[in-house]
Amino acid sequence: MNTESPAVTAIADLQTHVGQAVTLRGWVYHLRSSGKVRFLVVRDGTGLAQGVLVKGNLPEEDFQQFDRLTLESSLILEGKVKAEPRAPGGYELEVSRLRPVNISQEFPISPKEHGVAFLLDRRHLWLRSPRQQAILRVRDEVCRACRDFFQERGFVLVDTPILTPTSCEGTTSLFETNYLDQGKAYLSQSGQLYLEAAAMALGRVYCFGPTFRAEKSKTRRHLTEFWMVEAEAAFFTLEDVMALAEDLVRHMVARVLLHQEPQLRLLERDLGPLEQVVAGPFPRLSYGEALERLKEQGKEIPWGEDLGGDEETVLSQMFQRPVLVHRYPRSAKAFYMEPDPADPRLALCVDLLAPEGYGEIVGGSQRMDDLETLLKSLAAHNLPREPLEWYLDLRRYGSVPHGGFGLGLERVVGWLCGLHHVRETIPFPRLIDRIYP
RNA sequence: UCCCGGGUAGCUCAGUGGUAGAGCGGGUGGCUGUUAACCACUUGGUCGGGGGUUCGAGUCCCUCCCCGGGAGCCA
Repeated sequence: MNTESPAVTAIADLQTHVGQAVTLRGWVYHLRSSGKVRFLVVRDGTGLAQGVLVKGNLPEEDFQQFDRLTLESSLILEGKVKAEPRAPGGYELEVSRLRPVNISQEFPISPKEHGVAFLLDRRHLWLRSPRQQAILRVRDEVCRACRDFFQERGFVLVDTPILTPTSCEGTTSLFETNYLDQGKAYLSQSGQLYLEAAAMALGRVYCFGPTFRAEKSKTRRHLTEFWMVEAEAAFFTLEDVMALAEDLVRHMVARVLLHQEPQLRLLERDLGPLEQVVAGPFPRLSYGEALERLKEQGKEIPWGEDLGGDEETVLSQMFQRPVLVHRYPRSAKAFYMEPDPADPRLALCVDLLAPEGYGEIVGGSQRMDDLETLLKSLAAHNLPREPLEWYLDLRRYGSVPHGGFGLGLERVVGWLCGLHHVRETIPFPRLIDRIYP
């Protein structure tokens, strides 16, 4: 009785099966009925395709199954592929069999407008929408571009711990947990210190993993759990750090433009600014020069103060490409940064600001390599020395100049996709007041 | 933590102290090429919770809760 089904095909591959019978498996994206001709748009994760049901072209029983279908019902379709400019996706299936797998209950998310809170409460369902799929594909591309980039340059992936005994930066932003009989442990807010140890072993290393910050930051650029790529290399100067960060960012943008242009178009991303990023070198400004530029724009910042989001936005909008701002005052930066020999008030550090108002996506520096200088810095920052003895060891046993940077994955993806908020760039965002679903 | 703006049907929202509304969605019927289809009918309510003012409160006042936007801090 059973006739054999044609080969299962992904919607993205339909173009190579025109004129052939195929089987599609997916979910109902849209339904329309016009009497004896019925249309359904199916999605399968690779794209959208339209199915056409004409009474008489398929078993009456299958034709009637159409009336049971609801949005997001899962189903298996068989039919002949036809190129059809009128159809969403450009290809159409003349349906010869229709078998529902599961009739969906009323799906809460429609193609109409929804509020942010409503969608975030249903993030597990929201992921099915074309925009969210496009963003996740861009994220995937950025991750792969990053791994390829470091591998090609001889960097070794070193996974740093997520449970840590101490903090790297302020203790106010730490997630705390109990660690068996050992007392408190904290979720990692940076792999940097461990990466420095690994750089003394392997020369060039990087890590890529989740990072946790319990900051009560409620902005479009903050998550409490985000992914960070960190690189560290022995014998690297600030110049080397800046060049590497610039190359990485350019490489990521180029890869996304090369492989994910359809996603960017779906997201209605203006490609012009991204093409600019790939086209040439990034401008560089010292902190002092940045203050002058800001003053010209009517934003006067007292020397010594860090640049806020507003200032970053103004600066980044002055250039068509990402801008590297280097040599901030040490007072505004972390304890481990090497002082500038030309002006010891300054740190050999750099922030990379994305254009179009997206702000900081990379922060890096040359690290202190001298034991005495580092000890003085710890004292100046009121940091306890004992839990960092292992870190100080790196300065006791063959210390060398070294440096590195961290790049925030979600901020990069948000920028590349042209999004207003990073919460859409990670599958299940963790925000200050939200840990569901 | 602070400063703004919100909370009314499943969703997005309107609602001037005096009968609780629209569009979309859902349901029923119609339509042989639809494109967020269309047409007709229909179904939807603890107006965030509590208290107060008033003849009368979705509307005014107090309070609590929740959500959004921004600031500080950071990737």
